[in-house]
Amino acid sequence: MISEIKQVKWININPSIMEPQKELVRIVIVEDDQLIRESFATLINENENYICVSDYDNCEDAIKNLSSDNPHIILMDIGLPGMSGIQGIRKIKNVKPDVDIITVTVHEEDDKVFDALCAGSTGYLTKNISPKQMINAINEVLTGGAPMSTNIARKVIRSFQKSTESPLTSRETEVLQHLARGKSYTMIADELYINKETVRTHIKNIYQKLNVNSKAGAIEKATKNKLI
Amino acid sequence: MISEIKQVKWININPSIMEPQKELVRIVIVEDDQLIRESFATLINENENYICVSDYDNCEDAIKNLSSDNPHIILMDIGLPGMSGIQGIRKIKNVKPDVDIITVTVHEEDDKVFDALCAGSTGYLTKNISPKQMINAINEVLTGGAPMSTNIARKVIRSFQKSTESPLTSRETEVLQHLARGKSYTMIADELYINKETVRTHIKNIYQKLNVNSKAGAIEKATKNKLI
DNA sequence: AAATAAATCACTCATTATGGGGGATGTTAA
DNA sequence: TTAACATCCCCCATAATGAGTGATTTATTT
Repeated sequence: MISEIKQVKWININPSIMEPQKELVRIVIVEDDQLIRESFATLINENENYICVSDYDNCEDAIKNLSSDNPHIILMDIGLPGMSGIQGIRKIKNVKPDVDIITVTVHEEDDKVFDALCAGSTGYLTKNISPKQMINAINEVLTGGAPMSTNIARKVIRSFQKSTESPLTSRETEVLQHLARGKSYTMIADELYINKETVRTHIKNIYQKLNVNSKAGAIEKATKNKLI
Repeated sequence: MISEIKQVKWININPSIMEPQKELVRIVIVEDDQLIRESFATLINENENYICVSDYDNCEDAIKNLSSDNPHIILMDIGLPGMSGIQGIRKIKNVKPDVDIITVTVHEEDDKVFDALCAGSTGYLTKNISPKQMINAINEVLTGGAPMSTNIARKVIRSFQKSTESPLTSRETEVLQHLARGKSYTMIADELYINKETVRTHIKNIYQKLNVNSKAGAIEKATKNKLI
C-alpha cells in the first residue's frame, strides 16, 4: 500500500505539488575579507533552510542590489572600505526597513556597538563565534530575538544602569531629570508641586555639587556619569 | 604506581588538602510563589557548582540577611508583596554593588523591563524558561554575560533604534539633539558653525513640523517618537 | 541635645534666552 | 522649474537663567 502511494507521487511531473518547496531564508553577506566572506557563505548554504543570495565586499554594491537580492537577513561587517558599515546600516534600513541586519565584527568598542544598534542592527556578534553560534544567531533573529555576544549584552545592559554613588540627593536628581527634558523652572515647579524658588535652590546646589555653572554643563556631566 | 599515590591520598585525614573544596556559587532566591521558589531552589541545589543559601518571599527579608547570605547571584521576582522588586534591586545594588541580580518574572511590559535593568538587574528572564535555560543563564552571568529572553533582547535593542521616518531634516535633527542636551541657541550655533539666527529658523521649523511651541514639547515629542 | 543634611521658600539684579512675526538668498534635487 | 533645504537678518515682548544672600522646617545622626 505504501508503495502504491509512492507511485502516485512519482508520476507527478512537478514534485513541488506533493512536497511544496520550502521558502528559503535569503541572506546577504557584506564583508571585505574574502576568506571570511566565503566561509560564511559556505556555512549558510550548507544549511537546507538558508541561501546566501549574494555577497559583497562593500556597502555600496549591497545597497545597489538590495531590491533584486531581496534578503531577509544581512550579515554586516562594519570595518569596510568606502562607506562605513554604520552608514550602510542606516541606508539599508531606510530603503528596506523590514530587513534584519546582524552586525558581525571584530570591534568591541562601546561606540561601535551602540552606533550599530542605533543605526538599526538587530544583533551584534563578534567574529570569534563558532559556525554553530552563527546559525543559532540567524535562527534567533528569525524568531524575533536579538542575538548578541555575551560581553556585548553586558555592555548594552550597563548602558541602562545608573550610578549607585551619586553626589545628588533624590530630589536633586529628579529636578535634573526634568531639566534634561527641556523643562523650565516654572514647569518643574508645577510638576513637582513645589515653588519655583525651591527649584532654583535645588539647581544652584546641583551646579555646585557637579562643579558646573550652566544647564548644559550639568546635563552633560550628569549624563556622562550616569546620574540621570 | 598509581595505587601507591592513591594510598597517600587515603591516609590523609582531611581530603580537602588533596581535593580542595570547590568554591560554590552562592545563590539567593526572592520569589513569593512558594512552588516556584522551591522548584528553583531544587534546581540550583541539584547542580554541584551552585548552592541556594537562602530563599525569601519578600525583599525586606532578603535585604536584611544580605551580608550573612553573601550571595554571588540573586534570582529576583518583581511582582512582590511589600517592597517592589524594582525598589529591592536598587537597595540591594546600593548595599552590595557587586552582586549580580537576575530578574525572573512573568512581566514582559517594556516599563518593567527597563525599570529592572535601570535599577541594576544584570539579566531579565521570563518565567516560561526551562530548567536548562535557567542554569545557562546563571552560567552566562558568571562569565560576564547578560542573559535575556529573546523578546526581551529585541525590546532592549529596539529602545536604541531611531525612527526611519522622521519629518525632520538631518540638520533639524542635529539642532534638536543639541537642544535636548540643554544647549542654548548661541551654543548650538557655535558648535554647528552657523549663525544663531539660522538655529532660530531651524527651531521654528521643528516646532511647526512637530506641532509644538516650546523646547520641552519638542524634546518630549521627539523622544517619544525616537526622532533623536 | 547638638549637629548635619535635606527640602522648602524669598527677594534682588543683570543678562540671556526664547517664541512669534516678518522677510531674504543661494543651492540642490525632483 | 518648482519645492525643499539651509542659511541669514530684523523687531518685539516676555520668560528664563545664574549669582548672591538669606530663612525655616523636618528628619537623622552623633
